[in-house]
Parts: sequence; structure tokens; C-alpha cells
Amino acid sequence: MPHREPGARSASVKDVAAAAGVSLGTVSNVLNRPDRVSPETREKVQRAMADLGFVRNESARQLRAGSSRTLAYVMLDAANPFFTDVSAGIDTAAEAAGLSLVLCNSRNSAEREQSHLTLLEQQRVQGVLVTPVDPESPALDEVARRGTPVVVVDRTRSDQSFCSVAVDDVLGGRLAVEHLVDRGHTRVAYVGGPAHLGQVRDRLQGARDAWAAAGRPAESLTWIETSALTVAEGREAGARLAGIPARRRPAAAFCANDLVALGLLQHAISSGVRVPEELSIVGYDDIEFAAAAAVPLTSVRQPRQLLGQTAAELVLDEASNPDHTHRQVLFTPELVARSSTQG
Amino acid sequence: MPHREPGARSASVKDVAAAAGVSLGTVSNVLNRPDRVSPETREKVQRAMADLGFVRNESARQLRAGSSRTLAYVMLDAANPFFTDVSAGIDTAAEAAGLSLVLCNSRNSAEREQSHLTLLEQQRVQGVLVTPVDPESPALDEVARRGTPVVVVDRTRSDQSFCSVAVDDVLGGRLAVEHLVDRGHTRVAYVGGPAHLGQVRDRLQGARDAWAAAGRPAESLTWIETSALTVAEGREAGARLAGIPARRRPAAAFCANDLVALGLLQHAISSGVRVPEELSIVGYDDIEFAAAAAVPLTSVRQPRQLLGQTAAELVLDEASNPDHTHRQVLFTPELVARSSTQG
DNA sequence: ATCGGGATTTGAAACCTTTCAATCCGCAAA
DNA sequence: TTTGCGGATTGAAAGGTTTCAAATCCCGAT
Repeated sequence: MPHREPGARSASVKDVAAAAGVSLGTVSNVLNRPDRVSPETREKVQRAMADLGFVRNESARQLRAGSSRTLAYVMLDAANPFFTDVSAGIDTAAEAAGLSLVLCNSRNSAEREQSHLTLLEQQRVQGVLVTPVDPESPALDEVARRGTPVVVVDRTRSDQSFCSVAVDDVLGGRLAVEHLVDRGHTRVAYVGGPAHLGQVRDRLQGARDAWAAAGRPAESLTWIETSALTVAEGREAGARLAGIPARRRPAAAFCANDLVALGLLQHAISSGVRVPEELSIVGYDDIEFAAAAAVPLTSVRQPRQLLGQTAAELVLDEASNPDHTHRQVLFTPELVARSSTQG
Repeated sequence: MPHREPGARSASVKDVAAAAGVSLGTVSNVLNRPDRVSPETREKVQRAMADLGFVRNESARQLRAGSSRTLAYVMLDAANPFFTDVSAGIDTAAEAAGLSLVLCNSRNSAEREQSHLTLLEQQRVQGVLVTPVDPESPALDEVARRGTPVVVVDRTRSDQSFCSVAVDDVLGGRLAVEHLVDRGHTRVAYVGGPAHLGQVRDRLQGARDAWAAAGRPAESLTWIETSALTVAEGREAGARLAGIPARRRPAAAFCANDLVALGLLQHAISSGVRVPEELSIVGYDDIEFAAAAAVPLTSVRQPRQLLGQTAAELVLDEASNPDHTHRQVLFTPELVARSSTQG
């Protein structure tokens, strides 16, 4: 049982073969097709491996065998619980397929995203799932073109150059506002931004559709645009909302995600505005903290785990099925009503 | 610009060399020491690479060059914001050292942790940071013994067989309770569990120390033991707290982490208990959601990013410095007072 | 004794890149 | 004209594993 200094060369199959008094091919068989080798030999080899502290060199394995045993998910922001839930779904599917999942965090930076993608490509991972900073970026096409299966998660692309898995944001927006219409609201705020995000736009679109369908005048649906979808921005939006003269002030807010909704809720509570009596709030994503908020939040739930799981299945299909065709899967969101909207 | 089918063999340096009309060594030089090759040749080679969609094979590179360019962090639970903050710190340090960070999520399972460790070892990553399910597990020693640098993050080990980075939990417990003592509390609850977690025990120890030092009788510090450190368990603990007869009921609670504290807070608010007037709450970790809670939470802050950054530096030192000696770094926590304890 | 055939074991080739000593070339100095 | 020099380029070797056709072994059957 040697203690190897970090960096020291580790035992190779050749060393193991020598120590066990067998050929190199036999050691490999013990590793890959243990049934083909006699029990005694197998045992002898395994003992040698343990004695030498043998660790199979994955680079060499992969180089020769050609296939890697890992899947990767490049997350937009690991600090957002939504994405960690998605990753749990991916992990489940990966595990079922016998693959390991590695996560990379681009932390909202296109450069980091790019450098992760490059390395993963060079590592010849089985496939890459990515929630990109910018779904239209040509860098994604490059990766796919060079032969690595790519699936876009929780975003869509105008063209259909790869598989994607997302949730119907227009419908989600509609559900949220229909819920508020049902409760008799006549003045509603949509809180979210920045405007260039597809999701922000789609959810607003749905909100407007529902509003119009209910026969409400367009101008009674106010858009409070934020510069990011964060808790801090939600609080800030609360202040802006409070600044609107009471006569015209919306009595309900539909927020583009739960972080914003939580910020808004916090502002309301700390400034004495009762929720939902004076202000109803609908969030989006239904992250765990939504249900656990001081006033449990009504929210539009996305099937987060399923999102991840499906994405993983698509990428695996692309990696192994020669007749694979790209698909754009669109899931249906669901409204979860809680105290923040029930009087 | 070929579109390569997934799985199809990709262009190798040899193909590039042929296409560019140069030798194989020159292509390698373009890749690794661009300054050594004349501008015209370099350009020619680069064009060939682009045309063929060449992607360097990292396995082969690593096999030959012997060194990998990645660091790994095996997280206990990616869904806990505390750990994602730690990972951000690691990422910063890794980036500074020119390495990529990959994350693996063991999701509280020792088996998953083990299988990730094994794969990382086989990949010959530069080093592994890990917040283990069980810090005493011999599996960690095995990995280190076989030559992969290992640093334990946010946990400590009874022996000193590897580097570790943690925060002084006893001190943290003391700070929390001293704060409550300062505010005149005479009955306090410690909420957390399960008891076998080192952190749960250490924080309680600190709490008891401070309580005794203030001359309070031991029996006025109640331990409400939970079965996990989650929001749901916090709510549950709230119910148990409420069940204590008013005369003997603690008017302050020190929770073993913020998730528990948030659950407790939620229970208090929804059952009409005013915070902090009727119940003061102190959390632990100071995650982002603590400050953003309905009643902003007083919490014991751990230097999360610094924790990660330091761990990364230690593992890099171990990987590259022949005179490396193991170190146990212990950071000092800090109390952040907010509304949940100020009358 | 000999043979047949399944179970084991063997060893060389191949995977792709990096490294490094050797070669080449053009040009200035002698 | 020859030498010497430095920058650019070359090509073979090495790195650890898997694969696979070929060789060997071992038994029971003839």
C-alpha cells in the first residue's frame, strides 16, 4: 500500500501485469470483461491493483476506446435554485444511462460559457446540455457542427438547429393573468426585465393576451421593467409600485420570476402593505422558497426536473441514435395558487 | 465547413497537417507555442483547422503531456445556496490559476460521492475539493493515498490526513447566543439536527459555552432536535416550539442553519407570532435569502467565497509544491444583526 | 495415445497528441 | 567561397489503454 506523492507517476496496467505475473491483455480483461477471466487470475490481478494503488487512466481509456462516459450541463447560474433543480433532473437521467454528470457554471458570462464549451468539446463528452447566456449565439452552432450533441435547456431558438426543451412561457403568462382576472382584478402590474430576454417578453405576451381576452383595456396592465431578475430588483420594483398614486395603483403584480416576487413581497411586508388584501402577487418558477415564503407565493410552476430529464434523454438519443432528428419539446406550465393571491 | 454527424470521427492533427501541407509537429506548435512558427505557416494551419472543424483531443493531450487542466468540487448538495456560494469562490481561484472548475453533486449520497471521486481520480484532475457526506470516511484517504490532492471543505477531520478549510462552529454558536444574552433573553431554544452532524454539535457546544459564561442555568437552553436542516423541518420545529407552555416557552431561537430559521420564521408569521417582539430568531450561514426574508434574519455569517477560494489555493499548492504540508484552516464567523432580533 | 474444442491468455497494433533532437534554410560575417 | 548562426520545420518516439486475432491450455472423448 504505497503512499504516492501528488504528481508522482501512478501504476499502469503494465505494472499491474508484471506484479500479477500475467499479460497486459489479461489485466485489461479484468477491468472490462471480468467474466472472461478465471476466478483465480482475476483475484490475483485485483490484489495487485490494490497493492499498487492502480488507478485506471481515463484519458488513455478514452483515447483508445473512443467514448467518454460523461454528460455535461453548462448552467447559466448555479445560484438560482431553478437551475439546480433542472440539474437534478438531468442527473437522474444520466445516472439511469450509466453516465456521470459534470456541471459547469457560466455565472452569466458568455466568455466563461465559451471556455467551458471548448473544454467539454475537447474532452469529447457524450453530449452537452446548456442554458446559454444568449440562445442565438453562433458559438452553439459551431459546437454542434463539429460533432458534439447539444441540447438547449429552458430556452428556445428561432431556427431549429438543435434540440431544445423549454416551457411555454406565453401560456404561463396567460395562466397567471387569467388567475388574477378571475379574482376580479382590474389593474395589474407585470414586473420583470430586461426586455431583451425572450422569457420576459413571452410571459408579458401571454399576460397581455389574457388581459385582452378578458376585455380589459390595455393601459390597465402596467409594465414595471427591471434590470435583472433578482431579489434586489424585486424590492426596488416594490418601491416604484408604491410610488404610483393610489387611484391608479395596481392591486396585483405578476412577476417574471420568483426571485423578483420574493423581493416585491419583502418590500410589501416591510412597508406594511398587506398581502394579498392590498396587493396580490404571482411569481414564476415555483422554486422551493416560493412555498416557504412568509406569505406562500402563488406561482407558475415549471416542470423543472422533467425539463432536465427530457433534455438528457434527447442528448443521449442524439449521441447514440443514427436516425436522430432534432426536436423542440415544449412543456406546459401550471398555476399553483397559494396565499399570496387568496383573500 | 463540414457538418460532422455526432459520433463521427473528427479531424486529427494529422489531417490538419496534411491539409495545410506541413508536418505534424508544426501543427502541434501552432497549438502550443504559436510564437515559434512563422506567421504565414501559422495562418495556413489555422485556416486548415477551421475548415476541418478540428477539435483538439484532450484525452490524447493529457495522456502525453501528463497534466490535466481542471479542478473539481464534489458538492454535498447543489440545492443549498451556501454550497453554490462556496463553489463561486473556488471558481474564482481556479480561473485565476487558469484552470476550469467542474462541479459534481453528490446529493447527500455516499455512493454518488464515491462514484464521482472515482471518475475524477481516473481523469487525473489536478485536485479534488469535497464536502463529504461523512468526513471520516476512509474512501477519502484512499483517494489521497493514490496521489490525487484532496481538500475537505466546510468540514474537519479528527486526524490531519489532509488539508481542510472550515469555519469555527463553536465560536459561531457562541456569537449567536452572546447576542441573545446581550438582548436580555433568559430562555433560548437551539433548533437543529440530526445530532450526529459535527456542525450541529459544535454550534450547540458554543451556544452552551456562552450561556454558561453568562451565568444562565443550563436547563433554560432547550434543544429542539430536527431530523434535517431544511425549511420543512424548521416549520415543524416552530409547531413544537408553540406547543411549549407560555411560561416556559423560549422567546428566542438559535437555528443551526438559515433554512431551518426560514422555516421557523414562516411558521411564526403564519401563526401570528410577531418577530422579533415575541420571538427572536438567529440563523446560521447568512445565505442570500436570509437578508431577503420577510423579516430580515440575524445570522452568523461564514466567509463562503473565501472558504472556497482558500480551499482551491490549498489544493493547488498541494498539486504543485513539493514541500507542501497539510494545513487545517479555520475561519472566524461573524454575527450579522438584522431585524429578526432587534425589538 | 491422440484429437477436438471451449475456455483462457497473449502480444502487437492503434488511438492522438506532445516533445525533442535533428535537419534545413537563408543570410551575415570572415 | 566558406562558416557559422538562429529561426523554422520535421519526424520519430512515447504515453496507457483497449481490441482482436492468434496462441495456448486443459479436459473429456475417441
